[in-house]
Amino acid sequence: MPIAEVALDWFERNARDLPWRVPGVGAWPILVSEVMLQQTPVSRVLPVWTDWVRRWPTPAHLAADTAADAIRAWGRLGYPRRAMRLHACAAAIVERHDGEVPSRLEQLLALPGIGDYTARAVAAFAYGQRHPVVDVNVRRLAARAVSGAAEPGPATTPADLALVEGLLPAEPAVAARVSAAYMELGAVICTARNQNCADCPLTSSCAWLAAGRPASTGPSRRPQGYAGTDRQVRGLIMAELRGSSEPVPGDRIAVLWHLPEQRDRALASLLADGLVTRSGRDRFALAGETRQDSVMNTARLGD
DNA sequence: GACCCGTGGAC
DNA sequence: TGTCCAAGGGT
Repeated sequence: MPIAEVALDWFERNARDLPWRVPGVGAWPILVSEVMLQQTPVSRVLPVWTDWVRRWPTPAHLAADTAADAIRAWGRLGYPRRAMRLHACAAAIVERHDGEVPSRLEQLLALPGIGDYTARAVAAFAYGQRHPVVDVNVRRLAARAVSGAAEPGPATTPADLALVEGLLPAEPAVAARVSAAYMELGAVICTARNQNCADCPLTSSCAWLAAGRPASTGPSRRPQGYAGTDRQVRGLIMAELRGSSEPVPGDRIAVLWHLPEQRDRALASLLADGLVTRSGRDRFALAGETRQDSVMNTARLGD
């Protein structure tokens, strides 16, 4: 039996009950879920996604509010640039596509914050198109079940896309469902830490299992690190600004970190990223918070 | 391709 | 406790 059929059968009986998978959910809520799920676990996305789609049920609703609203509602999901880009994405959809999430891959790819994975995911899951949807879960599953390697390569390659494309059935809507099944298997069964082969439906054909579950051969990727990095300092500053409805004076930011040079560098990078704006001489706020920002944004969008 | 970008939970 | 990891994207 083809791997697609086995995975789909397993998925129909074991899929997690996730709200963005409910039939009839629109392309916009699906797009929002995909962006939130970039590098962020499902359990943390669930409550934020629910708030977002209730508050901003369409791109036009989000575009009508400020980037600061989006960043604040993002809460502690992490990588707040995603919130800023999602806000810009909504504005771009309103401008370029009359408020409707586009369905073509190239149109999706041209939107802020939408890369190769997310474009394919939206085209497949929201519009039922036949595209290989290749995230790290799918690459890991393919590496093991098909290639017999313990771990996937460090980045998605054209070869990965071609390999997964060959694992999809012909019918587009079914192919999309199969992609969801592959992702689910990688997320729940064939994970990075564990290989729950006892619960895996693919054991009879798994190349890695057949080879005796050989250890990883490639170089181990270097650890991320966080404590003491600029990212931590940026996070502290963003948390302070999220928690304040008024612009925050510089001295309140100064006390957040003990190394002035690093603190200034973090603040400067937030300003450069457009996440933070300076208001007055020495006060700071989330970008889009102040009237001036709104005027600037309007001007920028208009040109 | 290398590097940067948050946050919290599991082990 | 520290390490690893989580549906990537942009530069």
